[in-house]
Amino acid sequence: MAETRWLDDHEQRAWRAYLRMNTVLGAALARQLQSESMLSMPDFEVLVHLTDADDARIRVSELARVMRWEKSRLSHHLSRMEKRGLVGREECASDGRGAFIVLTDDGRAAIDAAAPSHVDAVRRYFFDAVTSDDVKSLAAIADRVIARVEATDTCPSV
Amino acid sequence: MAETRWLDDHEQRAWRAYLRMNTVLGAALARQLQSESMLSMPDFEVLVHLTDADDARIRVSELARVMRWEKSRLSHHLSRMEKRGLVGREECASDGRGAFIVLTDDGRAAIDAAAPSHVDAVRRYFFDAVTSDDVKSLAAIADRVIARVEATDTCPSV
DNA sequence: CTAACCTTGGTGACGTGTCAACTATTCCGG
DNA sequence: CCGGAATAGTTGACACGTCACCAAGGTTAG
Repeated sequence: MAETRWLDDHEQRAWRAYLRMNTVLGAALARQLQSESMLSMPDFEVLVHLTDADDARIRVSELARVMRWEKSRLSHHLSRMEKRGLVGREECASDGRGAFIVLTDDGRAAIDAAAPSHVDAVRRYFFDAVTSDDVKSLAAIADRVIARVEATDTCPSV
Repeated sequence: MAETRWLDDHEQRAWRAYLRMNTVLGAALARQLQSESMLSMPDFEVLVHLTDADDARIRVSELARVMRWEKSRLSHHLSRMEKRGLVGREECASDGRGAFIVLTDDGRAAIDAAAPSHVDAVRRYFFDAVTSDDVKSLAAIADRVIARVEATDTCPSV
């Protein structure tokens, strides 16, 4: 690794601002969701994907695939959500190894109650603070960075 | 909460891209740091701030303040780092409650070894993927979002 | 001086995330 | 049909973060 190219002042400042935005924005959204709906952000994501599924039921592996979560992480998280009554597990008739995750009535109620105020918070904290050109820029930046990371990093197919 | 203003397609796409960039970029940088230096990102942050401090020693509360970490989080993390020999704890003569955190030789060696390749990874994964205008845009976006969140959210002084 | 209060820092419990190892089932070549 | 490989999903150990609480030392009003 010859001659590290350190970050210049502009880069340093941008990088720190980006990291800090992640921190404070994530924390603010998590707090809002938690306090109004008793859901964490991961809970919310799982419920969203479950709502999207036909008949509000989905195989664990399929859920892991669309969420891009490790199966282990998903399994742990589903266990916790099941304990709280947000989702249920059902056996799969056609594959003895498989399991379906189903949205319970409580889970449905939770996501219905949480979604509007969560979107509102995203708008208040993020979209209301930036211009529509900013939104375009950010999408472009994110797309390029994602492509770069996924091209360079291992596991290109996940 | 009257009439939720849902995200339109552009916003939806930008928001998802932003979230995904956070995920993959954070994961890639964490993996790189871990595999080359046996340090986590939080480890790295702590060591950076410790290196910045006069005499590589700093009071716990001061460290928490500059890092904007909860004292509890910092205390837990320092315990783990101390167990690995990266930092040490010393009593404070002038305040019986206080404690100094000191950078050990191992800690110094770890950060010295980690920093160049970490910066390199930030460059490869992020700065090489975007233009210098993008960097300006992102800094501006982040500054505005941070200001917005901190103005709206509780705990303005943290 | 001393009682109320504040500050410093740590602890335990619990939710979350990753890794490696495991069980049970299905698939597939012979 | 059988035995090994692949797949589905779970589990346990451990790192990380937050919350609520606590212990011990300082600070200050009376």
